[in-house]
Amino acid sequence: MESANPARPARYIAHLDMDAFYASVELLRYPQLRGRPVVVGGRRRVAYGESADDRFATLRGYTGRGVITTSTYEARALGVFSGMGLMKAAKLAPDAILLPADFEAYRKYSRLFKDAVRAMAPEVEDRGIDEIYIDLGEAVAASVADGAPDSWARARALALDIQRVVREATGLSCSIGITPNKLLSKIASELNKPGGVSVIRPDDVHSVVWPLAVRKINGIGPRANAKLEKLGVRTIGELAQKDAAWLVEQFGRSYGAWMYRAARGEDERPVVTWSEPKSISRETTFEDDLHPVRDKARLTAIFTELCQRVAGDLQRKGYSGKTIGLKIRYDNFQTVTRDLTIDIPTQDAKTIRRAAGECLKRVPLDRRIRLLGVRVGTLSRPGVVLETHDPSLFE
DNA sequence: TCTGGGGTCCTAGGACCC
DNA sequence: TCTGGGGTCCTAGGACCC
Repeated sequence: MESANPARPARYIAHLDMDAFYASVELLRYPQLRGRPVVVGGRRRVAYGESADDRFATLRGYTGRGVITTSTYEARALGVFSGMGLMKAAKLAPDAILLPADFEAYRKYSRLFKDAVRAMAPEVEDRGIDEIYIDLGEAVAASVADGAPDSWARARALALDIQRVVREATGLSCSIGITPNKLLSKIASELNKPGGVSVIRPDDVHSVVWPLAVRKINGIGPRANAKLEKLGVRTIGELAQKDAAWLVEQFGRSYGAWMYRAARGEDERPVVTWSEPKSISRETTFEDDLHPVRDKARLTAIFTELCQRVAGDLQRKGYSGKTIGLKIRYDNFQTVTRDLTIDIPTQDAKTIRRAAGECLKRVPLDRRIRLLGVRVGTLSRPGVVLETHDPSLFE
């Protein structure tokens, strides 16, 4: 499968995924837990079962809300994965060690591994705390002098170098996929976890990618997967057999057309090294559902605190926003949102609180509430004069 | 055994303006 | 009094991702 446009140079895009990131950071701190099933999740220390060695809590007898954010490979072998409720996980793996999340530590190691990679290859796109894309085009071109016969072999050698510098900087392992684009690299990095490097050359798409489940495509989630399954489409290869018009009929103009291209491994998105944030939010799920009338005082206090925390985030990061949003999840998990656009962008807690309070008046309060959230969008940087395109100003 | 918290992007309808 | 089409903003919800 050669590039459709011969004028476009070949691309070498890497996707780097840290292995069981949060859990691996915890194992640096508690090396005695290596080899044992460990999960990270839940909230601040609450009373649950102590382990036999009396040092670490186990999942046994865990009650309360919360999900697993990361599990070690030993825990995954017991059927315990990220996103799973902790109470369910406790049934499957009662003796697994449960550690509370320490985001400050994870952010620190995130910075360490990203800085180490950037020192080698500066074209890095952030995809969250434990993932990046890297455009290796320059680095591959620069190593031509090495005299390596095949550019993909050079790319693979670069991936091994990146794994080494990440390990030296953090003590952690990662998996890397290298292909001509982000879509395929994201798939590739998962093929040899943990600690692997996988290369998919353009000609390998049929043999390597098509046998995989459609769910492996980043962008096909649980809903689209279920619908595809009902339509008799299980693998990416089967998806590639469907014609574009049919997919558009089933999934809409934009999504259907995207699926058609994704199944063929086509993706021209560039590696984007920086982008402005679109919104900043804070939300919290209560330990027990709160009643809008009986628990009004507590709800009000939490509501105000969320506004203060969002305002603090805005101020720290240097943004103001003019769309103030409220999010409520009821005890039946139904979620509603309301928002209100104000005239002047703000980063002030009281202003946010007032606007969010207006939003609150527009939501039904006839059920218990499970989650409350506050969001500020349509961000700008205060003090930065925005360019105007109003032609009347120049006539 | 119900499902965290922080995000992005897309769709769709209505208001409003030209 | 009625009828257009296009563009942009606002709002609500939902899919998806890490």
